[in-house]
Amino acid sequence: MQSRTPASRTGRPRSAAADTAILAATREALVELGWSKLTLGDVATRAGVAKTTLYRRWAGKNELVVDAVAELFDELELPDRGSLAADIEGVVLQFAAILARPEAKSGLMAVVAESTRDDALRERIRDSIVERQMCLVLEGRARAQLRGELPPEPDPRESARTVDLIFDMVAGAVVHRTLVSGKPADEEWVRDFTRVLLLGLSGAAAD
Amino acid sequence: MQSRTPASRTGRPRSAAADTAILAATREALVELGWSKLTLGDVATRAGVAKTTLYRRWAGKNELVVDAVAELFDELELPDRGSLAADIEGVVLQFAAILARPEAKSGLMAVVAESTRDDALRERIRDSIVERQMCLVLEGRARAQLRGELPPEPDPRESARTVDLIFDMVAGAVVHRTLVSGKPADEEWVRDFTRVLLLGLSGAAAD
DNA sequence: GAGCTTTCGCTACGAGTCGTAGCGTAATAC
DNA sequence: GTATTACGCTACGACTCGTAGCGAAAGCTC
Repeated sequence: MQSRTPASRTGRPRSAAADTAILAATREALVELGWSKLTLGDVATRAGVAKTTLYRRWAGKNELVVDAVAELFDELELPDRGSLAADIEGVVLQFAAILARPEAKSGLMAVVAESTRDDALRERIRDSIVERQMCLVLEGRARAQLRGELPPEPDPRESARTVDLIFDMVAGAVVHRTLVSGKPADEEWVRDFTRVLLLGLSGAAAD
Repeated sequence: MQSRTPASRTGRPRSAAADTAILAATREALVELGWSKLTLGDVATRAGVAKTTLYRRWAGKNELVVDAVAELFDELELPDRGSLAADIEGVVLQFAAILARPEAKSGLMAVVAESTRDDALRERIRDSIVERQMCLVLEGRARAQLRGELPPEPDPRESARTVDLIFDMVAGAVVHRTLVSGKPADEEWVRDFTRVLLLGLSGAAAD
């Protein structure tokens, strides 16, 4: 997860329990202290490991928090709810529930801010968080096309553009609602949002 | 701006030049160092003022960066471009141009992350940044209703809900596109986005 | 078991930043 | 002139950082 295993077959293996303890301690510290006041020494104490162990596994605070927050998004799923509208509403509510947690709020935005000046960090975020969400968009779209709710797009370039647009609109709206506006993305809001988005998409696909 | 002037009529007044120098130095440091490596001592040196002067005016790094970033959004305007679509495209492009600057990217997201654990900071961000953008949404909507492009909404509660939704969709999509996806919100993207949004809004208002 | 390899916990360290206090000086209002 | 406030400067203890070195522990191979 955090560092490549360079084919080290011999020697004492790294404690997997330490990994989970460290990541859980990181989330706990994020809740209590927030990003700026979180220190690696404190995380090590909470996890019951030595500070040096942390530095042996992660390059720094950024990488550690990315991994700790990424685990929160593992629970994202997209079960078939029968219609595109229901699928969107379901996954948006899941996404909103994750973002409602304090460790996600402060942690996620902070690492995104740092990633604007660190290409490696940006790539790490993309691989462990963004990519997974993008797959959900692709899955939901393919499902809707099978149902006939969305027309098939033959041009791969335009298709990619549409997927990117949908992704930014969905994830961006939920994030902005939760973090900037500071209001809950509850069922009422999600219903309104899904309605506008679907009408826009079907209308744009009409011509 | 940063601290209330408690009716202090006598004594040496605060240097206004120092204010602008400090805020400019803060943005410069944001570009070169990013949020996490930015130190108040460094900003003071760049601005040519003593470190103590900084602490006399701002409570800390968060408040300073909010003020420094807020000035970037002063240039947001909403000239009448003749149609709702043109108005939206214009202001979104302006917004995207601001967010493309490195000082806005790293600074804005960082203070938003911090604001999740600091109510006073959240209020400060709302007053100096978010509120101004919200006014643009209201202005554009009123103009579109005069043109007949959007129906008037009599119910004030539902009207407020719609405005909030539009605001989160517009600002959220641009921010997510620029900062998370890491792709430019160029004219092509803005055109696609505006099309979907407008179709969704007019469709949602139809019934 | 013996021996090798890697990880772990612990301690200590210099370097850097924080936010504040104290002082003398500069600039304005009355 | 005098009062009042802001300013620049220095110094300070407290804290965090990231690293180095050490002995002990845990696993693999033979």
